[in-house]
Amino acid sequence: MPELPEVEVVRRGLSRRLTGTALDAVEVVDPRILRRHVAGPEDFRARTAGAVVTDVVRRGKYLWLELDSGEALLTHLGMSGQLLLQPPDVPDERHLRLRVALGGDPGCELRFVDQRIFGSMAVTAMVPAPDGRPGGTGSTGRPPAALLPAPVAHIARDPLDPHLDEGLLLRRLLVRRSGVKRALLDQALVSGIGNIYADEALWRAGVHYDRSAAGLTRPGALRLLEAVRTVMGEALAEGGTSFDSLYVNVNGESGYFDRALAVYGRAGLPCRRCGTAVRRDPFMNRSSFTCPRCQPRPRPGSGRGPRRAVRANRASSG
DNA sequence: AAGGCCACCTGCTTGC
DNA sequence: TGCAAGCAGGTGGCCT
Repeated sequence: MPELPEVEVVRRGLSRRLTGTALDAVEVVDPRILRRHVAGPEDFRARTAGAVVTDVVRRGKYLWLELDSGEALLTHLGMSGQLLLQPPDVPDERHLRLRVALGGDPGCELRFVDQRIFGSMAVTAMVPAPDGRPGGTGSTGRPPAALLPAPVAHIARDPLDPHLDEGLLLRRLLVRRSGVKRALLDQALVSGIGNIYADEALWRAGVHYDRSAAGLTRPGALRLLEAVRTVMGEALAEGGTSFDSLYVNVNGESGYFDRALAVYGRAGLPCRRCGTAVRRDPFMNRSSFTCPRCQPRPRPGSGRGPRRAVRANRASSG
């Protein structure tokens, strides 16, 4: 469910309250939420008990609490995960999976609520970031350590990360022969983009999802990356996208960006630019939404000519 | 390398 | 009214 803007809203909410706070008793309501903590719930409790949160950091859709033990409490929200800060006397949510009491504050606890349980929590070791730069987006004012939770080591930087190497990303994107949306969704190429913002950015850039990434021009790819940044920045300013109660911030409040969506979830409704009916296509076991006029489908075999020749020359000479 | 398909889960909506 | 199928913000594995 949540993509980068939604996770960043959650990160900011947690950071305000948790930085400098010790974690206290953990109640594992449903152990399936810890399936990625392979050592089991007892070990999870032991590693979190008494640990002080030194920063709350995000890369793409991954979020972690840096702990003074040197480990990280890593979270992914999956499709339906929520992290809530609640007074303990609020009744348990229907899909409450895990509860963490906070040291020195009987008035607030951290709850992980997740309907579908695609989300998870784990305590993990920190490893050096492959590029040696700060691992993600934090809040302390000083840069986060140049470290990453081990399971995040393969995740690329996201479009809002000041340490993103844009030249490198464009070079890698422009040699991909896969469809451009498939590339945008590849978290090892660029992270944080999911089905909503991929479709919205492609619409803004006037690019069909099935165009070959390698068929883009460099300025075209740059425009697409700028469209991703713009749509994510606007969504962040609106508190994220919620079209139902499954996405909320740490206080349980919805974001408003769904009102600004141009194509996502709008099959049959008029394109906000030209009025043509928005089209829904099956894509990777889910859906893609496009304006057929603003984002014409590529002709079969188009968009790979000159670059394919360049690649072939390179391949034959090295 | 790239793409197709599936699994992991629950719950809501749609169609017969 | 019931029941089945389809759909949902993600990730990752296995197979071609």
